[in-house]
Amino acid sequence: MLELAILGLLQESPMHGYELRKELATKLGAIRAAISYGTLYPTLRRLQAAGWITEAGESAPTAEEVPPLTSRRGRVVYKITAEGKERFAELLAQAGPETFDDPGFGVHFAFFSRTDRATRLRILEGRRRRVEERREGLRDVLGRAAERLDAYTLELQRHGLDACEREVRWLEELIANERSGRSPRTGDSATGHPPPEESPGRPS
Amino acid sequence: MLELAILGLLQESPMHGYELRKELATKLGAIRAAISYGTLYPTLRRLQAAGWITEAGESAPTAEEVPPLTSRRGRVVYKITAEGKERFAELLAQAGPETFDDPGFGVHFAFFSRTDRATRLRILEGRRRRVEERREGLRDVLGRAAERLDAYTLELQRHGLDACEREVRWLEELIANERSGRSPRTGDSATGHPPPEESPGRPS
DNA sequence: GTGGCGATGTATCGGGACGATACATCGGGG
DNA sequence: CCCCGATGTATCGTCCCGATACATCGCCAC
Repeated sequence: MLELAILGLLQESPMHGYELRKELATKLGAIRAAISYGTLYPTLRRLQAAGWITEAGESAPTAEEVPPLTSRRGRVVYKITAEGKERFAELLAQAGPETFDDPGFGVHFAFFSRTDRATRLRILEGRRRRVEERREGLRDVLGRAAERLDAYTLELQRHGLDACEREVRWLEELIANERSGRSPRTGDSATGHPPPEESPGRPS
Repeated sequence: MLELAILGLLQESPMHGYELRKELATKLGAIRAAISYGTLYPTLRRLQAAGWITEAGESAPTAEEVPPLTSRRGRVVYKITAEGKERFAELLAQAGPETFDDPGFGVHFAFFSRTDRATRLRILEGRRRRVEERREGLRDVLGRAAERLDAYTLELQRHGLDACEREVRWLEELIANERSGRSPRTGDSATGHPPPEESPGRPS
């Protein structure tokens, strides 16, 4: 999940842990608050062990000149490897998880500018299916088990149902935009665009 | 987190694991999909070890008549203990977690009919504060770092921001209702209610 | 000038929750 | 008669989290 995110960010430029966490927070701010160090550092080690990333000694190029008494622990800069790029592409291509709550969809979406249109559509439709399923489940409960539940629980279900309906509409709009070859966020604030651009900006 | 949920459900009536999972799914359907058995059974054992719940042998009252060759493993019914009820009240009273993503708020909210008004207000306002913080963070990113991000990432942030604004409004409404002593979900769909009822239904 | 303090930076630990998997019973339909 | 889906309990490896510890650096107040 954040294996994908780390690989994606390191694809743009080499970084050290602290920096990575900050970039992660702005890139995925809509998905999760901020990645914990208790997650980040073990994951970095795991990725390094798998060969997807390597340490790129940046500061202090002459290692011996550092006074050994203080056991100076400088920043560790990581960069992605060729195998890491392959792995990233592989993770990008495969569909998100089957569960609703999993933030995997959001991470995938955040890297959509690096994904081909067919995969984008597949992932968007998969997400829509899962949200629709949850929506139906909530409607069932509100319809059939309403009298067994108290006012607060019902209110919670209504709010959840509302969020589901809203997300489905959002996804519908995105899917429609994909199908007609537009970038996201075209078609509301201005309704008479000529075909604006092909596939949103490729950075790096 | 689901320690609270399990205690709350067993407070209503004794249940076995499978049943508990189903009830959990309808009660918390708006929060999380369905609790995993890999979570449920260890948690039940943990609660039992702590003394909050006990096994209540329900079916097969004469244990010896069961053929021992098949090592019959019947359903295990759990019931809450007196200490468990105390623990439940303690968990109910303390505010939810400080992080935004944590589903703890939803679980608390689902048991609001067992919480006094002061605690309800405290928890609702705490949640509002955290959602507002996240909202501000997203606004900052959309304002300051917009040009560094691609179209899809920006769209994700906008959707997240929208969800935050919507939840804040929802919370405002709930808080206003609490302050004026109404149940939730009064004040839209019908605007001329006489003071309907005091504190929503106490089940069980 | 020095002393604290917040930002930067790396790291570990225990625990909670997950999906996958295994296995057993039971009722009903092909 | 047999298989299949619902019911039911349970474990395992893995991911991710919050709390915590510790070290360095620049800056501002006293």
